[in-house]
Amino acid sequence: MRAAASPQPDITSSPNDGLAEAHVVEIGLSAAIVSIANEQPQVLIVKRKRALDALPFGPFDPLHHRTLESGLRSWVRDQTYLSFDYAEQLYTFGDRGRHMMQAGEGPRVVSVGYLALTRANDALQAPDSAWGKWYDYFPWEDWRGGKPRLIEKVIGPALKGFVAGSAERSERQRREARVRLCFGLGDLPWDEERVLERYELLYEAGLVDEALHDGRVQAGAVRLQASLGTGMQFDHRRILATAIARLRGKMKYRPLVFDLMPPSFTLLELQRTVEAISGNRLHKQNFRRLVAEQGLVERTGKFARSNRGRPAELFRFRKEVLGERHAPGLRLGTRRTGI
Amino acid sequence: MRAAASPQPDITSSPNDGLAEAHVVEIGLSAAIVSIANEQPQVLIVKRKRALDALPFGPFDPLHHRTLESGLRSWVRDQTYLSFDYAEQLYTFGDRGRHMMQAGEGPRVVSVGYLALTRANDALQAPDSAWGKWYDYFPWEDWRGGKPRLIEKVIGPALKGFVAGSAERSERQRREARVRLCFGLGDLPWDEERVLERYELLYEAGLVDEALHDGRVQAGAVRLQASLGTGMQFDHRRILATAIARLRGKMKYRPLVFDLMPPSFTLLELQRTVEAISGNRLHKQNFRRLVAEQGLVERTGKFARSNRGRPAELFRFRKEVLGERHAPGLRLGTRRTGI
DNA sequence: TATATTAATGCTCTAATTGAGCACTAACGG
DNA sequence: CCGTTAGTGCTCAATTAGAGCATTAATATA
Repeated sequence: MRAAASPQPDITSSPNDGLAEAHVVEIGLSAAIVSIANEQPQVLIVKRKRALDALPFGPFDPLHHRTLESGLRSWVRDQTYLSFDYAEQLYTFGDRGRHMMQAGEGPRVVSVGYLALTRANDALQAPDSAWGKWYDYFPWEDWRGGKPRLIEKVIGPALKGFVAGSAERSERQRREARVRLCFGLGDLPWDEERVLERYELLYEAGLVDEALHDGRVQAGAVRLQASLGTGMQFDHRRILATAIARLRGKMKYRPLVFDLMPPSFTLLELQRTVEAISGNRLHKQNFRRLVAEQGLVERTGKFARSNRGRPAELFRFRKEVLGERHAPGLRLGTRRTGI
Repeated sequence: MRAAASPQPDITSSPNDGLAEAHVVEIGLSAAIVSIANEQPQVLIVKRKRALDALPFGPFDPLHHRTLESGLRSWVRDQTYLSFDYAEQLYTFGDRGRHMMQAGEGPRVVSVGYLALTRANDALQAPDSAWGKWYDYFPWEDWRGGKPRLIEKVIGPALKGFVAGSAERSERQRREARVRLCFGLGDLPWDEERVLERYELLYEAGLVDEALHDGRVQAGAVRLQASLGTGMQFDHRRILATAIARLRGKMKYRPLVFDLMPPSFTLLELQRTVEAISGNRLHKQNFRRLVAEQGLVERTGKFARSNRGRPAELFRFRKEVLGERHAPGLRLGTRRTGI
């Protein structure tokens, strides 16, 4: 009986026949493939008739692929005719009951989420796929036009109900603090990076579609006329939330944005892209001061053609910074207040 | 042939018999369980006779566990008699050829790495397990006594060889930049968070044991008398590097350290713990100013017993901060220079 | 009672960074 | 020359970060 108590059981050979069988799972790879068009961040969506929006996903084939990422790249290329320079693993979700994809039988599926960036904004080749706007799925995350009405009008009251919905006093306090922190309802500021926490809170409060599908709508939950944002299949909206959060955070200390930009771009376009991702407006002069100081870009000498108004100068990313600075990101500050 | 080109293949039902079989893998959960003793960060190690050090790991059992983390907690409890408050997923490694654990046959194993924190520094109950010091595995990461000699004496020259070992000029330049950035060899500062990048660089340069085991020692690699740091089994040192990097980074904006501290502690103990993790010394006055300003701790009114010298006051973590501030970490600055 | 020892404070000073604002120049189409 | 859009220059206050010097506090023990 030593094996059972041993801290290092051999998990490859099967000591008891049939035991290893029980541990077998499949790995699903899901990708949030992001690009920008018309100052809107968008994500590649798979639409099939009569089904909810889904992220592209496919199985990991251990026989043919050396790494998870190469597996991902391979089937994304095959299926969407899209390629991407940048890919990053987000998280591995293994929750049962979180509406994963088991169709009742077959092995359990564990899903590994990825974030990928591309600048291929042109017409999509693959059938059934389309670009979906981020903020259709997360309307409360776009503050570029000021604080979304939705928050005070719908989310606030509904979450008040969620807080009150608990019988225990201590649990109510915990929920209260969580709501304040997530949505900055009190004196607390809005933290653009808490995308996932906010989504999870709304999920637990039963305010997003997925919660209903998973049968997780509690007694205390307030029913809305319409649920919040467009729902997605499985746990794909959770993966997208993770992707947005990661991109918003990492952009500040790594030059990821440039994987979303065309080879040359104006500084204003760059600023608009950053704003689109972070979901808020920035102070123009300060933004340019920053970009200049950090030496992230260099002039091309060319100019954008303009219908009217002064043509803007075109810049390109200085790839050399990768070997120069330590955290070559666009460390942006808080939201812009005035002009 | 629509199914083959479809962006959303059904990965649960098996369209062609035997195909789903091919996708089957096992999931191994590995944990870097960290604690502090005598100002040394340490990690739980499984030692079996005639085998390399390993992190505790076990299989994920999809039939009995709802989430990956609950699976992890369950077998860690069973096997090591240890529990932990904090656990966080690090990364999912699926590389073939990276000395994973396939014993030649059986399904491929994909390993999910976790970071867990505990304050159980007392004698370990479980057989075969022991605390291993971080910096035995990563001697170049501990700068508390100044820049480790090892870097100039051994690593620098060896990496110079690695850079020169490439035939292509552009590749040499890329390696050069990478070495400078990782080890701060030029004017660049040492970035304590790049633990994983540094390990990966040494791995590619063939300077750590694991590279030999994986048969990855290239032509250009310089052979050392002794390889760098204590080796570990499988890819466990890579997981530990990821854990250290994550802890060093996250500590700055989340109050993780307190999961390593006893219920009450002196401010100096807290500082020493932070220093132990980040691997460098801090300016005492500034550290206390920071902790005070942030309201992370509160006095208990009690004092530590001292053999000689003034007894230090004992503090405890203020749990309330979790609901108050947005990033309640110990945002520390750079390395201390003077006293 | 003095002294070594260890812990904790008080205070200063500079340099850099941030957030915001006002006002102005530049280049183009018509 | 006017509207329009893009880009500059400069200021200003508030805050933070990094470092250092000097001093007080509380204990054990010689």
